[in-house]
Amino acid sequence: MSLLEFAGLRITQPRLQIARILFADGEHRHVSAEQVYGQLQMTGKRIALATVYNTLGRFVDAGLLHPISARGLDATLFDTNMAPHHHFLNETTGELTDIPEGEVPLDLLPKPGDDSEILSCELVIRTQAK
Amino acid sequence: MSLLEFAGLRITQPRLQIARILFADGEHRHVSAEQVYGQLQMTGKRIALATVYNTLGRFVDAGLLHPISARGLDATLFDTNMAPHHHFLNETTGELTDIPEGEVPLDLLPKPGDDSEILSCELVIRTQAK
DNA sequence: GTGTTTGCAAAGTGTTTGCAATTTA
DNA sequence: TAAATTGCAAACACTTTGCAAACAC
Repeated sequence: MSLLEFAGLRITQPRLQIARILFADGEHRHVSAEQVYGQLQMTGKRIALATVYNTLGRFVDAGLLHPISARGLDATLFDTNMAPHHHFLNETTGELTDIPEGEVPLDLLPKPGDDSEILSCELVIRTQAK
Repeated sequence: MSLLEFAGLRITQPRLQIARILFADGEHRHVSAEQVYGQLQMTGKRIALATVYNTLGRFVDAGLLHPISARGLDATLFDTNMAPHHHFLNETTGELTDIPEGEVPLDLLPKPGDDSEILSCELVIRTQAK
């Protein structure tokens, strides 16, 4: 069963091509829509940028990707690492790096009001070149 | 000595009006450029939206405001609370709430690579209505 | 066959910029 | 008066949308 089927997504060429770029080797990536689009073009795949955006959005809905946007990032990055984890954002280079789970001692989160519940928590540590 | 002088900013009408909206009562706020613009208009002050953006940007440079942008926020919010603190972001309402300093047990941050140093760290806890 | 997805271009949104006119110090 | 700031409109960059054609199942 393919990843796409598993995620409940119909198998189409654009989705296959994009999934191949994202999940080919099991490595975790942070990619923007533009980057994916660029890689598709380099390999001769003609897929509209709008389709890349839409496809990535559907991958997010389907739980295959995690969107990250933060001040200092020009565009939304899509993270293939779905495990809860946090990020370093290097302000000098714009580079986003995973912080392995467990390295952030965040075991006791404050409680929101009684009428709401915690969905997720995201820590971004901004760094700069020394 | 006025806040603007203190921040090393030349005193101009637009800056005074905007500072008045932001810092009038010493309360902390999260405001967007549009909101400030709206308040200016309500009180008959004719200041261009672009000027509001530019002015808020200069307030940030001068250390009077802290910009916050996160997925789920349509626009950048400017926080008058310059003390290190974190936020709840209610995904249902879009509302951003301060988490008082000390309520997040974040005393041991992971270290970035040797060639970079930590500038700041920002935690956003996403919540939703129960 | 039928409902979904794509491609494309166009619209949308938040934000920045260029430059002449104005204001500040 | 010299330098900084404003206003305005136009430019910008990222992202979404509308709709007809193509495709998956």
